[in-house]
Amino acid sequence: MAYRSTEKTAARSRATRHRIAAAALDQVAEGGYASASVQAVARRAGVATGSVYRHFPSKAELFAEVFRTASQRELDVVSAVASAGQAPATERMAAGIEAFARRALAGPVLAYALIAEPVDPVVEAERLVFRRGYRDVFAALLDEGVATGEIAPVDTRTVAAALVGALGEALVGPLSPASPGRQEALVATLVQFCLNSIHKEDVHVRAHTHA
Amino acid sequence: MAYRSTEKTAARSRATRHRIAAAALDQVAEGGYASASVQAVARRAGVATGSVYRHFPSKAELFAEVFRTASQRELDVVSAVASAGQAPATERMAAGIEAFARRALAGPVLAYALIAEPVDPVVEAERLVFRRGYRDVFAALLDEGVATGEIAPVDTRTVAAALVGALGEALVGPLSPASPGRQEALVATLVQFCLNSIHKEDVHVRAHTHA
DNA sequence: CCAAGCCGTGAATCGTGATTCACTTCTTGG
DNA sequence: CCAAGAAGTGAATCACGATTCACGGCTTGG
Repeated sequence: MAYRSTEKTAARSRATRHRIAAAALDQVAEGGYASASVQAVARRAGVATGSVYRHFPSKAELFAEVFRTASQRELDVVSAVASAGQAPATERMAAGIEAFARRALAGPVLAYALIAEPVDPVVEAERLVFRRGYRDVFAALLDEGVATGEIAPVDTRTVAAALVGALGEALVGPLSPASPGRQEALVATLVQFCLNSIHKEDVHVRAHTHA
Repeated sequence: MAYRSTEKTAARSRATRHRIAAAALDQVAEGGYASASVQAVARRAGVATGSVYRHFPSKAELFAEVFRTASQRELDVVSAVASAGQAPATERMAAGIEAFARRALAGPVLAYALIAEPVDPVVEAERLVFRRGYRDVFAALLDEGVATGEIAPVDTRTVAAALVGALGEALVGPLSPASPGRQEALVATLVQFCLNSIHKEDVHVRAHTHA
């Protein structure tokens, strides 16, 4: 025999793989998924297009992993903020929402890609997992708030989903790179919106029309 | 000379054009945009693929028109419901939201396509117009409510956008074909959620963390 | 230094679905 | 009925980007 993979080669291989993934993330953060062709990623990583396939079975798998990692990082932050301290659920909710909003505004192109940009179905599936993750974090807080009587009983799953949708739309929909001052106002508006929506006492309305 | 287009031929042409557009809408309503290849549309309309191009310059233009028409119909309904009667803005808001939700649940595949499915950029642009349309309808109601003191002053544009996002996510996100009974509950939850979010008195929270 | 065989390369290939176009069929006014 | 030309046809073409692969070049253990 002659060649056997050793720790050194494995490390090199891991490093290259990591470089490719990092390049893919950079590309998405800079120009969105639409700009992230395999060639563009390879160029950015300093390898040939074919080399991408030495480390990932397909473009879909590469980006599934990239999205998974990036989304996990975001979710971890929100999750950590939302479960830190002894404050009432409502307050931790506000903190989580604020963290979500600030991070989205800090990297709008990446946020758009992670939340709303059209992507390959395989990547979309990955995205869904994390969307559910956010929903579940919020739903857990809502359950807690309902249990302690902080907020009125509701279908927490649905409300949490609505909150995720509201944040996503308001943050990545306009895509307007609002000035820092405006961003503060936007964050404040959204936090207030979300808190209102889970108010303790339900708002009453006299009648519903049926369409 | 010999041939001159006449009223009869023009009518026939218009009819075919309409048939193609209708087939395209049917296809989207049945299998989503992803299923709507030009060939599939042509087959459904009973014409050859090439004929589609006699009536529309491109697939993108065809679907831009289809989306425009379908979205306008939806927007008109919500808009009409929201501006009918003398009820306070809040109540008309509830009625509009309810109409939106019911219609989305009645045609989930079409709703998904109109709201969230990945589509061609040209079609996406059309979709954005109507998304703004919904936002503006809600924003106008909010402005009215703020003016009459029904609700607390807010950035109505942003709040309206958040409402649109919340409804979209909660209605087309799960895609779960909830049983009719569940649908009623879902509609009720969403209406309540939206009304809460625009409550007259803001909910207070003691502190914000800064991420 | 050598043979074995992994690693990297990037031009060629492939798959998919929109778009074209040479041809046929239909309408029209004379 | 005829010539002019519009409308309809659908197989062939094209565009585009992912994926492959035959070819060096490098590493490794002996």
